[in-house]
Amino acid sequence: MPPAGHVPRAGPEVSQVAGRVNKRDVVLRESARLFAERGIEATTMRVIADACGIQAASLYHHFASKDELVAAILTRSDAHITGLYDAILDAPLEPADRLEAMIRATLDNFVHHRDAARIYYRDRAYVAQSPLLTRVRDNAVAHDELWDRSIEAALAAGRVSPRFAAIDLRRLLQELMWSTARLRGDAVSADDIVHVLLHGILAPEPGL
Amino acid sequence: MPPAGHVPRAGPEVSQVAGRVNKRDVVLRESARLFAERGIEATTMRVIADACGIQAASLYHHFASKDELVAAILTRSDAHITGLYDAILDAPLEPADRLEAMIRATLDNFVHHRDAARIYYRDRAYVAQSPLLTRVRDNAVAHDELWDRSIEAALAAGRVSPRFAAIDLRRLLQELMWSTARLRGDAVSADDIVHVLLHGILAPEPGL
DNA sequence: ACAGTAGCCTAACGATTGTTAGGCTGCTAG
DNA sequence: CTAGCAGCCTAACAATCGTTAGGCTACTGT
Repeated sequence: MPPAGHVPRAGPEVSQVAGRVNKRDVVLRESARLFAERGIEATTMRVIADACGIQAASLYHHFASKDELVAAILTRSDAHITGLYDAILDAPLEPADRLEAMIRATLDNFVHHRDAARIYYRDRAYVAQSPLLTRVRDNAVAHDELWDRSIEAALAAGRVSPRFAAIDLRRLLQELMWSTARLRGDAVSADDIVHVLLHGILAPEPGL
Repeated sequence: MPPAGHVPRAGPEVSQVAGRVNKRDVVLRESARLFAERGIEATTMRVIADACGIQAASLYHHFASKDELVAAILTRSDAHITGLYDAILDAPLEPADRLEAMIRATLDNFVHHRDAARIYYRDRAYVAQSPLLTRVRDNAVAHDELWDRSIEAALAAGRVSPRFAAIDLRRLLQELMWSTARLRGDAVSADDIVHVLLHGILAPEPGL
């Protein structure tokens, strides 16, 4: 039996310099999927390594710790959604249109960073206490403030049902939106979700 | 220093036979809260024991294992929601009314078993594989079928927007409903949630 | 009065956790 | 050709996990 030591690569692809299959990206993708599905603490480094076809110790050549791996996943997603929100902040939009644009931005983030969104949504207690996620948390606070202002403006303009208090509606809307990150992307379209949030599931009254 | 051995009870309450403070119920409540907040696997038996003011080993006088503790929490909640669904199944309701009744039953379960609902919603992978939860899983399948039939009936009656496929709408509705179990109970009323799901957040058009 | 037991304790078990140490291989820059 | 390093390996570490063993205490029913 040969001393093994190094498993030969399966395909003819060269190292990641050629840009073919960057193992770091594989680790990011597989771990994000597992974290989202089973939870951060329930997903061990060895399970992640198995999914990537390497040994647990080898993960530490790409990320210094499990926390840093989680942070890398969430920071990516945070940068994306922050960019979208910044664009909305600068755009001259009417209250209800701004609200819809923010909903669509949130849902768009699910398309590009679905697993990250699910992790953020699911393991909130972890996110709240990780020292590597202060930036993400600070941005989240800013996002919440933008949501609050936008909802208050839409309420003041009479475009949103007056039965809601602004802050309660923000939390309700966020929970409702974030929960849709758990759906398979091809099942329900963003348009459908926006429609439900704005108009509900019922058909327009026929007899009116 | 006294040999300690047994910490004297704080209050004058007698054992649980008198029904004052049943420690088993305390364990159920505290563990449910912790499981819901941090996840099942992230919540250790020692943390649960701390929250109950006892030692980790003492938990095993009330529950044979961590799995059984989880099962006890979820089985309670399952019995409640199953009873509600059974009543709806027997009631002669029009499609849209039945759908609303099912939404309200689900939300009512959140009031009585909020943490259990959050655990079921959050740790789906765990629920799917626990050998002690076959009964709960079987009931969930039956509930899904009731949902599917009710949605199909409401669709056929033209009471639900035809843009949705029945099964996709069921999954969407479930995610939306379940996500509201994460909200503090006093923030948004069940009526508000029902209103959003049925009619959305927008105010009725003023100029029509 | 006394046996039985519910309910808690301390101490420890083996398994698994995240992580580190140290070495081998094969690519790449000079 | 060769030095260096990226990338992976095996082996092992201390800490923590769920769980068990065994004993003490205080209440119960007879």
